[in-house]
Amino acid sequence: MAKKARPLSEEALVLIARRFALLAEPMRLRLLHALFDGEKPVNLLVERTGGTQANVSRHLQTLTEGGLLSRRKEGLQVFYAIADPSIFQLCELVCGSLEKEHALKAEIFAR
Amino acid sequence: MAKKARPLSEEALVLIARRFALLAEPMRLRLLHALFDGEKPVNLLVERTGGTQANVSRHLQTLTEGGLLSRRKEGLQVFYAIADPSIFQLCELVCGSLEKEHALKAEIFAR
DNA sequence: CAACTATATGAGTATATGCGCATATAAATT
DNA sequence: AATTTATATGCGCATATACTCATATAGTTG
Repeated sequence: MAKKARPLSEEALVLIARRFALLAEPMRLRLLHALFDGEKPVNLLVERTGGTQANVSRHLQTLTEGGLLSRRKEGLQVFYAIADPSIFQLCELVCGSLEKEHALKAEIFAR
Repeated sequence: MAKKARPLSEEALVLIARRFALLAEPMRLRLLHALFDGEKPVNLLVERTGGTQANVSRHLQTLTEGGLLSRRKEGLQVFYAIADPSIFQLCELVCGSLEKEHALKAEIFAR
């Protein structure tokens, strides 16, 4: 179980923290989730997530600057898509871990 | 590449966001990193991370309440250890993704 | 019990950030 | 050029949280 901890510079830690911070907002997770099956324009994302246009736009910008999304302009619309496929595995890992944790708690209460 | 997006409840999203938020602080990442090779007492973690005792204690509490660490008391000392092994894979994924991204940027500037 | 050590916590402050409102910008259509 | 549509952004407010300092708590040792 024990791993060799490769040394991590302070800058690397900050970058890693930033990446995690991107994923630490429910609205951004909703947006990523909505993009799981392919690129979509902003107006559709607004509709799907139920957020305001301004807020959705801001979060999309945040995710794009953070390297998680790509941006493609086509006429009046802007299409966003997931640029970093590691997101899929990341979310699966966390979901799996939380499910296990939750199942464990449920079991405790069940007896 | 496209995945079926299983529906995610609002509560699940909040839980996932909370989990990511735990990892969104450099000091907490430093603590987790210091615990990669096994459990350690608080005083050692204070020394290793260079943080104040109060701050380290607070972050350890946060990580423990979030289900990432376990706590064991032995005399005056309290030993913390990583309770959720998915952390290892999580960090590897993010590090790998960031390395790729960084390498790509470096390449662009290199030509 | 008193003194000491390791850890936790209450209070206060500073900073970051998410949100809404209004407005700006950009591109298409007439 | 004027209007309309889609998206982005400046600004202000409210809230969350990381940090420090001081102190409390728990356990050990004399």
